Amino acid sequence: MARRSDHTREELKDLIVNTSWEIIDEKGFEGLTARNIAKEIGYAPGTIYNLFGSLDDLYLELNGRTLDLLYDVLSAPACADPKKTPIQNMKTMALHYMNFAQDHRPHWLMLFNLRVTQNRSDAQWYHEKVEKLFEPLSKLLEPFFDKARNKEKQLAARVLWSSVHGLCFLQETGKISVVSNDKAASKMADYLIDTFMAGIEK
Amino acid sequence: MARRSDHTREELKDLIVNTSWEIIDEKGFEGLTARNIAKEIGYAPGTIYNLFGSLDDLYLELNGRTLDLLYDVLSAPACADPKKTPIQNMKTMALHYMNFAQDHRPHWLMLFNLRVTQNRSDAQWYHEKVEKLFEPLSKLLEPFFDKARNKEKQLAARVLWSSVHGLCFLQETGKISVVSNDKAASKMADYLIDTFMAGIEK
DNA sequence: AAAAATATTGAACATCGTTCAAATTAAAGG
DNA sequence: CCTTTAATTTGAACGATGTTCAATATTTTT
Repeated sequence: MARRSDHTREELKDLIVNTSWEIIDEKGFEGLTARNIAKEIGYAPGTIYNLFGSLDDLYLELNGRTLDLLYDVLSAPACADPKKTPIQNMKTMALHYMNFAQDHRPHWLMLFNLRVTQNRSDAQWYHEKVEKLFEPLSKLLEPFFDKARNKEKQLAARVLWSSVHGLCFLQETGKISVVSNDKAASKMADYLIDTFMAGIEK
Repeated sequence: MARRSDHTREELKDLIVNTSWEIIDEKGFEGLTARNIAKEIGYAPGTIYNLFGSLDDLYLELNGRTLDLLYDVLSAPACADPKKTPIQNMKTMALHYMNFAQDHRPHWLMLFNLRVTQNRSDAQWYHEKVEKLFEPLSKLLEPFFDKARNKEKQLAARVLWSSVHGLCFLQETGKISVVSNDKAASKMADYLIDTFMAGIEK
C-alpha cells in the first residue's frame, strides 16, 4: 500500500496527469483507463477518484494541457515573422497546426472526442484557454481591418481558424476523406487562406 | 426463442438497422448497445453478431444511411434555385447542412465519432457516398471556373465544404466554442462564403 | 422418421467506470 | 509513549459494455 506521505495531494495530481499523458502517447486514448493509471503510479484505482471526481475531470485537465501546447505552437515567433507577409505567416501557422495534429495525434484527437466532457458545462479556465487560441491569428489579421471593423476582424479570425481546423480534422480522422494525397492537406489550407484573404482585401 | 422463419436474413438485417436508427434517435449513440437492440427486436444479443460481424459493421451501415440523407438535403432543389445566384444557393446549402446537423444530431455526430470504424479501411461503397457529398456544391461552383480549371474547382469545393463543416462541428459540439450566440453560426457561414467567393472572383 | 444443416440462444469472459466500507497511515491530545 | 481522532489508501464489488461459442432449437434434406 502506498504511504500517504509519499506525495502531497498536489504532487499526486501532477503525477496522475503526467502519467496519463504518457499513457495516451504510448497506447492512445483507448489505453487510458483508471486501472492502467493506477498500476503505473503504484496506487489503487480508487485513489484517482479521490483526486479527480471522475475520469472526465482528468480528461479536462489533460485537454487543458493540450490547449496550452497548441497555443505555444500557434504563438511561436515563426508564425509572426516580421520579414514575411501576414498571409505567409498565416500559412505557416496553419501548417504548424496541422503538424501539431500529426505529432500529438492522440492528444489532439482527445480535444474533439465526443465522449469526453460531453454534457458538462466546461470550466471557465478551459474556455479561456480556448479563447486564447484565436489570438495569434487575430493579430495577423490586424493589418486588414481598421479599428472600426474590430468586430469583423474577430469574426474573420474565428471563421478562418474553424475552416483550417475543419480541413485538418476531416483529413486527419479520415472520416470524410477530403484529400487522397497526403501532403495535399497543407496545399488546401494554402488555397483557403489565399482565397479567403483575397476576398477580404477586395 | 425467436423462430428462424420469422424473418429472412435480409429482413432481419433491415430490422436491426431500423431499430438501431430509432434507438439512436431516442437515446443517442450511447444508448445503442447490442443488448438494447436485441431486446427491442425480440432476439438475443448473439443474433446481431450473426448478421453483422461486429457493432462496427452495424455502425458503418447506419452511417451510410446518414450520408444518404445528408446527400438528399444538399441536393435538394432549394439549394440549386435557378432564380437565385450561385452564392445565395451556397448559403442555403450551408444552412441546410447546419440544420441537418441539428435535426439529426446523434446520427450526424456518429459520422465523426472517433470510436466508430477507427482502424478499418472503410468499404468502397462508403467512400463513394462521401465522394457524392461534394457534388452539389461542385455544381454551384461551375460558373466560376472554366473547363481548364476543373481541378481547381474540385479543390475549391472540398475546401469550402470542409470549412463549413469545421464551423458547424465546432459550433455543434461546443468543444471549441466558436460563437456565443446561437444563430451566429449561420452568419459565420455566410461570411465565409461571401469572402471565399469574393476571393475566387478576384 | 432420421439425419444433416442452419439459426438462435444466453451464459461466460474480459474489461470498463465507479463506489465505499474496511484497512492503513499520519496527526493530535494526554 | 500511548490513545484517540482524522485523513488517506485500498480493492472487492456492482452494473455495465462488446464479444464468443457450446448448446439448444428449428428447418431442410435424405
